[in-house]
Amino acid sequence: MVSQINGSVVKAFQILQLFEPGRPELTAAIAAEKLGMNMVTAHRFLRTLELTGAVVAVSRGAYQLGFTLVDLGERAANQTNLSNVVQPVLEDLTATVEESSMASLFDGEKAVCIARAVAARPLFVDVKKGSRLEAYCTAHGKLWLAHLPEDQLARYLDTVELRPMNSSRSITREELVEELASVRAEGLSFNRGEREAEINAVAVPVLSRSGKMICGISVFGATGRMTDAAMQSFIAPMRSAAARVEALLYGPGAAATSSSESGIDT
Amino acid sequence: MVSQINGSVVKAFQILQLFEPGRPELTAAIAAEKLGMNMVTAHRFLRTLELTGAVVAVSRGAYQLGFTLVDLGERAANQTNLSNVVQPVLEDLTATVEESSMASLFDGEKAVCIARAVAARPLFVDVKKGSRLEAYCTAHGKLWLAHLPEDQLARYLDTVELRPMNSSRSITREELVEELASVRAEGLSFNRGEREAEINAVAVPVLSRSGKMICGISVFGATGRMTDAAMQSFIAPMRSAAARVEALLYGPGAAATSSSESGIDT
DNA sequence: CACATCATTTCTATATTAGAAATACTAATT
DNA sequence: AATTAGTATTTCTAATATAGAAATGATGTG
Repeated sequence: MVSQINGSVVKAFQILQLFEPGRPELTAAIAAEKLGMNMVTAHRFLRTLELTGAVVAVSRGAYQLGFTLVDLGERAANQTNLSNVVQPVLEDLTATVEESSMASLFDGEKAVCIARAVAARPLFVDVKKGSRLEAYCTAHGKLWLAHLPEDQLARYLDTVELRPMNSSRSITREELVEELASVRAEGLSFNRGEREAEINAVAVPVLSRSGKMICGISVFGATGRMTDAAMQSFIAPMRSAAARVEALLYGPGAAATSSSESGIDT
Repeated sequence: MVSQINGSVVKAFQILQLFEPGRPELTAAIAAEKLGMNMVTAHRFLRTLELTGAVVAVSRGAYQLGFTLVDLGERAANQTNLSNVVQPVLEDLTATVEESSMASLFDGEKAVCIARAVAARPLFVDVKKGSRLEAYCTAHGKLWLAHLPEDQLARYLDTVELRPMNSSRSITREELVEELASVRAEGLSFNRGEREAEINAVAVPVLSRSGKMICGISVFGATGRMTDAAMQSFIAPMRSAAARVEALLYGPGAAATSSSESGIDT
């Protein structure tokens, strides 16, 4: 045995994971059924979780996720230095594809660079940690826009001015919306000289277990080398880089929330 | 005994609570010392929490909060219908002070009304659920601005135009900043006819365990009745309303994160 | 290089938990 | 309004899972 695992704690988290979108409330009966445990046991777990503040009773026997988890989640988000997590992954990625790479967050308007790895080949791009990239004309930006809730996207489109960043022709709102649909569908976005004439880029998202976009990862370089074929060939290593970041954030044992029967027994 | 409490789960959450601001990483030794448990036990809890994804190992024996908690926190935040939680509290508050009350969130620019209770006395204010109130000239807005991180406040002040909403004279940026400092210090803000000439308001924040502002609660009414003395007398019931909301969000047992020795020792 | 510190494993006694059965609520149906 | 059905909740007890002592392994320091 590697290390004695505390079954109660595991079960407690299994119960918390039952609060999926679409099931805001949980009762002992449902938890017991879903996890194959006795209802008495499920009830006791819910009571214990209530004591810790992880769930809150909303009516007799019905529980909701509690704000203690919101607090913990925020602490986790703040303490996780995403830059540091992503940095080594970017370096490996750049070593593999032999082009520069970077990672981004979104500030509501632009994509913000949080880490980057420069390829051996010199490149004249001024992007560094903290740089804010126009959203509508960058691979990162389009990825973020594609993952935005409808209303927020509409608000963005209402306020942004889609002017061409270089000599290339400007994009219309309709064209952008259409492109974002396919970006969302494929989980992949491109930038073909839209921000800087001589720079192409591909970007993929790092996703949370629930499908929310955590950060973007891109590979970019001179248009001469970053042909469509080259970019296509980068996709696989980029996806695995994204998967590595996800693993670093969530830990090893945390398999996807498959729910249904159970998973761990004894 | 009310209900058998699962000690392991309680301990697991005690460990998670040890990740306070300033302590991003935790080791078995520290957890054991802080909670008065055996190091072996602490180690096993950390391993179990790692399995659930609640913490992630960053180096031998050192753990950080994991992204599973970020996900859970988001679910908790989304599933908690703050409006419904606050509504009954507002109604009680309004019944007590005999003036209208409302609760707000902040969308980055304005205070958004999420619930309200109208007093028996008729009032000609057009605020309803969803209404967005200018921040710099309302009690709610100023409360939110006062709780904003410095950089975000600076950005707000750079973009907003501080024009008077009615015949009253306009406020300067300096005056506003000064007022916000005292709002923050007192956890209390006023609006004396700044948005609508004949309406005064007082607002207090609902805070998270870690001090983050969750929502604002205000009482407002015609200037004739809402004298300074009256508003002062409303503060106590407003504070207790805020405390009630906090209790509803966090549950009963979740005492403030006092840390130090322990708390539960069966 | 040896020591000290801390992480990790092994082993076992015992405290804790899981479940059966009984009891208390609550709500739906007639 | 009364009966019933379906859950929630409590009580009690056996057996399991956990806590801790001691041993071992890793890591970094004087």
